[in-house]
Amino acid sequence: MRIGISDLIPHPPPSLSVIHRKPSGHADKEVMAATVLTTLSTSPLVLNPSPGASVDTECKAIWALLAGGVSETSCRGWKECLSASYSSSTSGNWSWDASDQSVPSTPSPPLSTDVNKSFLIYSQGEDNIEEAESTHFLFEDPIPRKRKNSMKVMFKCLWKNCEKVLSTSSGIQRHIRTIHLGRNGDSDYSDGEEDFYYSEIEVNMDTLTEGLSNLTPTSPTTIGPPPVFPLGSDMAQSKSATVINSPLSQSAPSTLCHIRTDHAYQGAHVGILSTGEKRQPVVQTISKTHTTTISTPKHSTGTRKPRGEAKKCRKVYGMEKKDLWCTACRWKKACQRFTD
DNA sequence: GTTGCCGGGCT
DNA sequence: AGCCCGGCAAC
Repeated sequence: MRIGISDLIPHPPPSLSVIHRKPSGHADKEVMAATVLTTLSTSPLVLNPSPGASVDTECKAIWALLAGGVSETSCRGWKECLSASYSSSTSGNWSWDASDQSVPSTPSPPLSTDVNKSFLIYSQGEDNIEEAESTHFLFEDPIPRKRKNSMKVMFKCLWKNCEKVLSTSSGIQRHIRTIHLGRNGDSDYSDGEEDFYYSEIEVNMDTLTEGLSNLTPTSPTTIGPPPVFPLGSDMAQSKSATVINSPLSQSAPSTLCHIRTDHAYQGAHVGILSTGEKRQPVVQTISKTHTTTISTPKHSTGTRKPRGEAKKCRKVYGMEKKDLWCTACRWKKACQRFTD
């Protein structure tokens, strides 16, 4: 059962270039806004991962600072400033899928305080931009605010066809636990199995945005049909009711595509067939490894004994004198006469 | 292509 | 168990 993207998005969203267009007369205010945001991004308020430093709170603070003088469009402009280098792709199909289903769809209260997710999470926002930006992109979407000019340790999901990169181990563990291992999304309990499915990587935050376009040669049109994935919806429903339930948060199509692919590959849910393979023409070293381990060759060459040095009945007597062969040779078994 | 023989089917 | 053969790997 496929659901086309058009089913979810009756009206095509405006292109990014359109969004980026700013009303005249707001330029100076936007500069001020950018300055404020820059200040915020390095301020202790933001760095402090306290629950109060939630995205919404900070967004409100920004709005307050702007004294209502900057329009929503301007805020969009600011967001694009942070992501300008990868805004060329409206679909946001990057091979190292940084989408974090848990965050935009269900910004669970405790984990959403991890402001370090900002950058990658925002790429998720871009991922869903088609359906998100037109109406409710601004107010309820987690917004990146910080960008550190340093190497940052990220956590990359190693699951096949899932190249999700999160900034926290807990996040990636939760991702693996809920998405790939099919465990309860509400529970933070971990038996450690997730550790096998992610690895730490260092990411240069300065060049990350540039690398995004290079890392993923995927077509912008390859956003798979928005899948209806029970796990994802369950997760969304199971989250805290205090979280603003934005329309954006209810959908994470690209991520779900990955999920389907993953499960199909893993064979854990064979019935769920993938629809998102075309998302990844990219390297799949991990998947190859997995496939190799799964396949069981008919003949294990390791057990087959090497051919003996001695000539056998067939070679000695030839096909003409087959009656002189030992029975084993006649039966195409291991020669009993000229053993090694 | 040839040779050795494993795996498996048939009786 | 005896017989036979497909098919694979080494040569």
